[in-house]
Amino acid sequence: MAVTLKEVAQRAGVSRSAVSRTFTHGASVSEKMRRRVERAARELGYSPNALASSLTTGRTKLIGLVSNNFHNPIFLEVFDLFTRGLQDRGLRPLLVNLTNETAPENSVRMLRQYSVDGVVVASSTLPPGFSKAFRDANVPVVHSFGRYSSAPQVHIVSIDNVECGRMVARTLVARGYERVAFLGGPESATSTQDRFAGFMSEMSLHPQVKTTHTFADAYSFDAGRNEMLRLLQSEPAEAYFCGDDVLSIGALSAIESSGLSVPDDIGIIGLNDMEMARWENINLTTIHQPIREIITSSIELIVAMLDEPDRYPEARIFPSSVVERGTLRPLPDNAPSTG
Amino acid sequence: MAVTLKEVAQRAGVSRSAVSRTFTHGASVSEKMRRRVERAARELGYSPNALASSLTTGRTKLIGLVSNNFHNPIFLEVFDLFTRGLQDRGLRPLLVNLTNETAPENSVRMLRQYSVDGVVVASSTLPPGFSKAFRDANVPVVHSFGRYSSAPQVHIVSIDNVECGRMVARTLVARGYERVAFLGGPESATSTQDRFAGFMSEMSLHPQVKTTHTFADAYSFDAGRNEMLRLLQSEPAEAYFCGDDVLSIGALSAIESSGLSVPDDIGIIGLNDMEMARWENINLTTIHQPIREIITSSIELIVAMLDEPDRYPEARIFPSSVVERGTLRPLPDNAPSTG
DNA sequence: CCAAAAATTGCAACCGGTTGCAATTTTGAT
DNA sequence: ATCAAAATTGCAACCGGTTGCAATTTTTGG
Repeated sequence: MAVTLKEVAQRAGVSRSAVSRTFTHGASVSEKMRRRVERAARELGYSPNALASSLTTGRTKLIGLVSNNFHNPIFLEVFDLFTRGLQDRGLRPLLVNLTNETAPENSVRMLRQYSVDGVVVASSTLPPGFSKAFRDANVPVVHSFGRYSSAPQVHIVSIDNVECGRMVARTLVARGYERVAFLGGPESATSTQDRFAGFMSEMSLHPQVKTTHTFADAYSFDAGRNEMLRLLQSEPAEAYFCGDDVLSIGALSAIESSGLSVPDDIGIIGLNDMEMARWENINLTTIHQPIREIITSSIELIVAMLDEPDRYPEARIFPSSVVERGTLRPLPDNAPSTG
Repeated sequence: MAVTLKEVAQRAGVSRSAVSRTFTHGASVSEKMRRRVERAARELGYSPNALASSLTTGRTKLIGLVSNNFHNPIFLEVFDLFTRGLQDRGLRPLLVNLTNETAPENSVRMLRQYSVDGVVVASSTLPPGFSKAFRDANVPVVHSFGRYSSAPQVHIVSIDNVECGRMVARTLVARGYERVAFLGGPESATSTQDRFAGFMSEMSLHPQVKTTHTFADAYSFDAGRNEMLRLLQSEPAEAYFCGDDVLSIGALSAIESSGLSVPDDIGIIGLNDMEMARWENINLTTIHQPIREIITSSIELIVAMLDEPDRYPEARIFPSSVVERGTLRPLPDNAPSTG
């Protein structure tokens, strides 16, 4: 169906190698030959078959983009940035949706069958073993938004979720809250575990502040709303650290429909700083996660691994910061406001 | 690096064809041979190279998933459904982000180089010529969420945006609004054009109702909010048909921060019925677009085209319907409520 | 038990490219 | 003009599979 190299060679009256070489960067071809071949190619509408060439070169320029997070709006931005970043470098994202998938082997096998040059795992709700499965299969892998580890087995590009938890704790304490709570995402997510651990460890330095915790089923609006509705039935805390912005928005909705007001009755702080957090009618105080930087760095890393597959695994951790908006009470007068 | 068919053949002491056949569905192999080969394959950890086989079979099972819509949260759901639907049928989505891309040829060339079996174009903001470029290049294409046409040049799976516009017009008239307006998305989007045309044509049957219109820069929260803020400075209409839910939410935010209330002072109706529209603190009256059905049908269609590439182009149009929530005044007493 | 039909297997060519090597041509310095 | 070095080109083998065909083996039916 499609025009092949052979036909171009015939038309131009040259060998197949000559045609191949004009389309291979850095190969030895004279100007005259190049023009001749290019003309024939143009006339025939030829463009080389990337898959056939991958057979000998061993490079497909295919990158597996693996995620199980197709419900948190922040991941639309993640996919946007990843796909554009990869495309800009001539790489092609093969998207793998891991939702409901428990066996990493299947995805690993599939991606190997397609000879992907590398894999980016973008999710915080997958166990670290998942990305390791790719490494074990000897395919270069970067785990973006994964769990920080001081002895990483695969490349990690992420934030320090433990530190985020601490940061929130300090923020709430500084504002004088005396009963605070953690409203986390699914307890199985490493991000939830780490944020929780950091939060609790910092709060333990302030024993006068009563600290409680609870977990929602998912990082979703409904989960946040339902959990908060439940909490409002007994004695709620003064401020909640929600494990994620979507959870926060669900919680806000529950509070408002109970006739209470934010931040006067209850304070909320989220995590992610998704686009929506800026929206006037949400205006969520939250922790900014530097998505753009994480993704840029992840792409640089996977590109580097193409040339150096056995590169020693590293963890790249980007700093997060509090974004003051309207869902926490302001700092008391004796402290300088950061808003 | 990876184990090849040849090595398996050697280990099993059989011909390469025998190995190939045990991994090819429907090929002729005896039970004995199969077991022998499978054992060797297992011991070596072999799995066939999908790209190499595509060379002879002419099938890659790769499907280009092309979109330029990476900012509207509804598209996260679209990607989720598409990727899972394709995976379930053994197809692999090669994601192409067309944001800022004006020349279709580039994407067409790229996807042909990777020998995709078909292409799904998922967007309402691309000109019809874009999907036609794939057809012209002889690659099976389905345009999901594209413009309805009675003489389609490519397969379309979509809603009837003109009819949606009419439906909204009837809805607003039935509720007794006397000054209504269309607050559209980008004027260049065919979906905007069609919704606008339908809305205006139906409104022209009710000359006593004052009808105006305006367009936002994008299908985004900020665009909707800014446009509505501008509108509020002169005399606003009683009800707005926003071209999309995200625009609606932006408009809602503008109205609320101006101290006006919805639906008492101003009514809003959106289009899409995205997940967020259901959220308690948004509770948007909107037109439901049957995304799930559109995607299922698109996948069925592209699968059918794999066997029948020259299938005659058809348009599959799914019905939309009004979802009553809280942003329009109720129907007057003399009409039955649908809410 | 035998012949004919059906099933199985291997050979070798092919899919659409790439690349090492040797032959040929061009270049450049004398 | 001469010759060595450098650049260009084609041949042929190869990448990892598939498949038509013919040879061989097994099955079936009488």
